[in-house]
Amino acid sequence: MDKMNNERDLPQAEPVLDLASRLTQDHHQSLKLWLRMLSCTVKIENEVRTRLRATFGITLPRFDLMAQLERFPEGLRMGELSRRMMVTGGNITGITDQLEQEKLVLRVVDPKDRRSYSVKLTPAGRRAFDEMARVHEGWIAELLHGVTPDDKTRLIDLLSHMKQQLNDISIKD
Amino acid sequence: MDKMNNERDLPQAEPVLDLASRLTQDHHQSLKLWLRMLSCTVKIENEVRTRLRATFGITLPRFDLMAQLERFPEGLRMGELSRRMMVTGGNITGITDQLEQEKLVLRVVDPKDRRSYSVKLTPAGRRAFDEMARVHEGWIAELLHGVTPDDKTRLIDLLSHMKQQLNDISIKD
DNA sequence: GGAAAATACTTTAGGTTTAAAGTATCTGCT
DNA sequence: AGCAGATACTTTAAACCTAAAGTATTTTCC
Repeated sequence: MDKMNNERDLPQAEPVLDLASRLTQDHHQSLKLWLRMLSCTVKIENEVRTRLRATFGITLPRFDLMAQLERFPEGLRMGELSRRMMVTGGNITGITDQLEQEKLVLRVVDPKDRRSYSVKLTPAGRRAFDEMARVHEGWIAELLHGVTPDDKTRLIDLLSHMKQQLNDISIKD
Repeated sequence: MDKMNNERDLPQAEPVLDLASRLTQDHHQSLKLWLRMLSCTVKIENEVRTRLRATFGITLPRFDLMAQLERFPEGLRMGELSRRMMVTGGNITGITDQLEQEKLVLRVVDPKDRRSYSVKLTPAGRRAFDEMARVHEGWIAELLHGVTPDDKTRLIDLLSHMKQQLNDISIKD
């Protein structure tokens, strides 16, 4: 009986240690992955920001807001822009103000809800964006030229899954 | 002869069209990858920023600067910090000012070069950072919990390669 | 040695960003 | 009807961030 207990207990000691070590190992792996991804993102973002300014005299956030509007000819509400761009509402107010002053977007009041309104691209805004988007897409392709199409496919799959998991977490809040 | 020419030319027409279509397809794929990665990065960054503020009353850039210093007990120069954090020098000046005021870092003059100096963590800064880093690593692991260890390994490999390729591009500037 | 160029950091102006508080409007409930 | 809470957006204060210009120091090159 004692012998049997010993034989049962000893193997159990291993998994306990192993679990703890696997845990810290996963922590380090996660951190490494995060820093790697952050580094790539910042690098591309900086390059795009610089080129947008140099080539079109526009800032990255303004370009991003216009990019959101481009897919919605009927316009988007401020809250929807805030959610999609993952920035605060106050921020959207500021960027929209700037773009409106440049006559690139328009605030359209909603007769149904006087608290709200839609933001739309003006014809000039749409023309300007189409040109910028074309060039922008070329830049991204250029910057990612060193990644093979197969690796791109793999990355898209893996990151889509990560994005889904991240969304699931925030629902729990 | 004419026949042979026809037979030679016709197959050539295909690759030309195919090349162009492969090109725009790669453009779209690159853009999709970029947007996917950006989305994941912003999501994690926002979560970490909020938690750092709520838990430790510190901003993300200050935490990031301290994280750079942690690995260099002898300190880092401003230019080195700027390069590592991929932000402008003026930005580093501001963040360092704030951290110095909070007595978390220290500017140490370099007798060899009076234009320059090193920034170091103070003992209090190191104590504060060690605690924060431990918790921070746990957050990252928590946020990436939905990604399997194997997928993490794959992502680290793919992103390391991407980072390398991005570095190669900027050398050409 | 000394001027010119390079380097290291700071300052400035303008724009972006957040968190928190504020304003106006709408919805649900009694 | 009318009040309480929710919703949609704006404002405010403080911090971050970039690009460009400025200051001080060092290096290079003659």
